[in-house]
Amino acid sequence: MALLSTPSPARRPRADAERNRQRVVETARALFAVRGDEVQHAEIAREAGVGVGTVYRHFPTRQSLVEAAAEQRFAEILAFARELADGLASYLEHVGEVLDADRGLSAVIEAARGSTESEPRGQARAHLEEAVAELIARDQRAGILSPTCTVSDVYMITGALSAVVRTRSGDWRRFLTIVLEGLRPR
Amino acid sequence: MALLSTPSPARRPRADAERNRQRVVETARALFAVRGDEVQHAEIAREAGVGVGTVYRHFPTRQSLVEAAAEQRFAEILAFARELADGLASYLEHVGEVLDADRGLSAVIEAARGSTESEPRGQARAHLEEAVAELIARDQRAGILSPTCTVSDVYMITGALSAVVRTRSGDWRRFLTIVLEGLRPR
DNA sequence: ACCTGAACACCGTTCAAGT
DNA sequence: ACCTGAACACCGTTCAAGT
Repeated sequence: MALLSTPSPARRPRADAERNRQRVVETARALFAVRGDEVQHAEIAREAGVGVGTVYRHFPTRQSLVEAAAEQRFAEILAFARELADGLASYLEHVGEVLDADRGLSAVIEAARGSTESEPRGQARAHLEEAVAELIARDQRAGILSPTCTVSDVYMITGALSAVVRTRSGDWRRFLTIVLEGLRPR
Repeated sequence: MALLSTPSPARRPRADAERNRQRVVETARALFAVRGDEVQHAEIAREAGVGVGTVYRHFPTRQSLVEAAAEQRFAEILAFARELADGLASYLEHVGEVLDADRGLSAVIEAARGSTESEPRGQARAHLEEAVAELIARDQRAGILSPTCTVSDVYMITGALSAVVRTRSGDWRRFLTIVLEGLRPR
């Protein structure tokens, strides 16, 4: 049976295909950062030096292209969570800064979210969960974070923070102040 | 000079025009509630029993149509804030319930926001500011709300709440719990 | 095996003709 | 003065032909 269909057993892609894929993601990320959701596929293709068809070959849906661009941001946040964050407060502040620095991408992510239901599920995102759980546990042991605080809470707050950064960019630190106050032990 | 251009000194519209306008807004609101941002102008026109051109005559941009639909929701929230809310907590809980009950409209509002910058500025929205200020002052006098809490804070929180309801519908009460805890006096 | 880009489809918007 | 809806424009997506 298996001999017949050969359902693509994860062969390595051709070198030029991989190169094209990279160029498309990087180009998209750069354009999203500057002009947000108004950048169109034709422009990404032109700027990346490939045909539109190539963009669609690698990313059959806009959602998948957006996720690939977002994955890089998750990876950066993950690195911070593991190496530099000295607690939940500093972690969330860093997330706020990253979101604030690239609001174009946030807008694109939000726009792409509407159509499909699924949350983005990349490599970095999966590992982030562990890192955040570690930060929470550490603060709780130190007695500076409520024992009721969960990873789910932090994800929820991150989503809310993203909305605040997008709509009231100047106020996101105030928002974090309130939320962190609400998460203190009592 | 003024004799020449007659810049439409707010004459009353023709009866059928006003009726059409009403029908379009109501139809749009009903369709948005069910299918969110995917409903298209042609469908709204058909369902309302008018031509597409009529939709565009009354609402030159999608944003303006969305605002008209949203205004009704603001009016409802305003009425609650004035008559039924017995404090900020009960007000925000009601907002959460309203947002949760009509997530379709929230999605449409969010989608329309991307293109233009301006916040919606209808009648109800303007009056809401006073009503919220009153709720805040009352709670502060009662000593159950931090003196640092402002109307701006509440608007910010409402925006965040809207995002939480949209993306993690089951968790919005937990979100409010945290935020309200963070707004207690100390 | 992958790439290209012209062709197609879809949908938002306009505007000439009608009442 | 307002309405209608066919025509137009724009842009996302596909796919036949090419390397």
